[in-house]
Amino acid sequence: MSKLVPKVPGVPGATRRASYSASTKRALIDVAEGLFADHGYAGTSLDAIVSGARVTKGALYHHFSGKQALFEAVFERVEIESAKRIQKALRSEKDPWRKASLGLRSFLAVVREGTYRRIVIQDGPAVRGYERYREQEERSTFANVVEIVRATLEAGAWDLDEDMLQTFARIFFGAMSAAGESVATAVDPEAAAQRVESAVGFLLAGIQALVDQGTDLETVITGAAAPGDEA
Amino acid sequence: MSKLVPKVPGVPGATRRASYSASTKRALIDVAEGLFADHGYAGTSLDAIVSGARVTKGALYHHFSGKQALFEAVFERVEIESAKRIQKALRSEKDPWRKASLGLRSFLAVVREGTYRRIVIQDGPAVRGYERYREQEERSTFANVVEIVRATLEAGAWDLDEDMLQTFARIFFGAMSAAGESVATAVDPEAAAQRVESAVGFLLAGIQALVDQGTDLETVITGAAAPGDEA
DNA sequence: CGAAGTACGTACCAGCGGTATGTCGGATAC
DNA sequence: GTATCCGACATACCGCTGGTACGTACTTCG
Repeated sequence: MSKLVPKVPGVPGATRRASYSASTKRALIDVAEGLFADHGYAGTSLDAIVSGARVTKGALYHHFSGKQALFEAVFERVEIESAKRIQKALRSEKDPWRKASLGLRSFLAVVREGTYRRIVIQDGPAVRGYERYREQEERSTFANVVEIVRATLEAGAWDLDEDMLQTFARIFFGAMSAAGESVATAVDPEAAAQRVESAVGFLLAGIQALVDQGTDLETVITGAAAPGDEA
Repeated sequence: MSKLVPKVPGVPGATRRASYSASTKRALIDVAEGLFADHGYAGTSLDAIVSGARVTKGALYHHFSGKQALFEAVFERVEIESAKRIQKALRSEKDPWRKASLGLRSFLAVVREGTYRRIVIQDGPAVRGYERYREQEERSTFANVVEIVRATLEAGAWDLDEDMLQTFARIFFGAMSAAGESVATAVDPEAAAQRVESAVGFLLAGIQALVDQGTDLETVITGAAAPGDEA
């Protein structure tokens, strides 16, 4: 692959066709992301997408196997992009507890923008199955949470098994998602975000308190989990 | 059955027509609930519903304004029914901490049955808006969580404002929903449920520890929420 | 230059949610 | 009893949507 015309200036190693192809594919994803974010999956027609991208359904079905496949491409990109943003913010902190707090704040910022909320949190589980939804989350945003939880809990010199760590991460992730939606739809998002940070911070402080006083997991694993235990 | 009078035996004050009407309406909701739970909202056609209920679309559109309205009726019933079950289980306990644990267990039991999971958690937010979703949750399942959180935190002799309490409840509710889904789809649901109970129990124990040592909210509301605070 | 294949455009279809209209039987007034 | 009315459906139909089959022009390669 070389010579004469096929090369494109900016993109080495790519032919014109490949470049054009990539361009239209990207245009489709771009337009779809906007429409999905604004009107939801069901509220967005393929006609609207292809018209927005100034192509036809033939082009769409050449690049994607269908509407759902296009949504998955959009979903994946939004997910990865958001995870990157959060991860980037996390690098500035080293202390695990502060890192957790910072991660929460970054997440709330991402969620408040709407695209992630609508595409990933709201439509994601319904359009894909929960399994596929989870599968993707597992290696992006959720992975960040796992990392933070691991660092935080290991700071307490604990060694809990992987399943338990995943459970903690799931719980925190769910809490953050729900909190994110409530923050985004609150009348005063700033104040709501502040409250969420306080509440989560309080939970973390509680864990830290247990760590400090040397309580370990087995103590509360009785099942009843009643700290004021009588019997 | 009996006479040629309009009255129906079991239902005093109701005419035959009203009785028949209520019956078909209920049949529609029943069938729709099953199909929505099995194949999701988008995967269920009105033809399948009316065929299952042995009526026609005319009947459906006589009772409901459309597919979404029918879904909302199903959603509401599932929601209320589930909330009732949980609330019933809660009556047996008085101690707020044990009540919290018991509530969690009941919730996990409900979620594992699938109908609530699919209709309320998965399709609910996508089909209705988040606003409408929240609106309904606000006065059923979520209300239970609020009540428990209130009782639990008040047991610590705190007086946190209503907004903060709602925030805590949101966080716990989100955590429970996510945990519920992960439990339901786990390879070993029993073990997964156990882990969730342990993890949540641990968080509760953390709160209790803070309460015991007299820490109040303001102490951690600094924003950083870093218990090992240095600066 | 010609063969081949990619990257689309065009035309079309089945199924879906939704609507307009017809119809029949129970309820009601006399 | 019977005339009338109206609620509770059934039937037929429509526009739109996702999806498919097929045609075609432009590139790329030999």
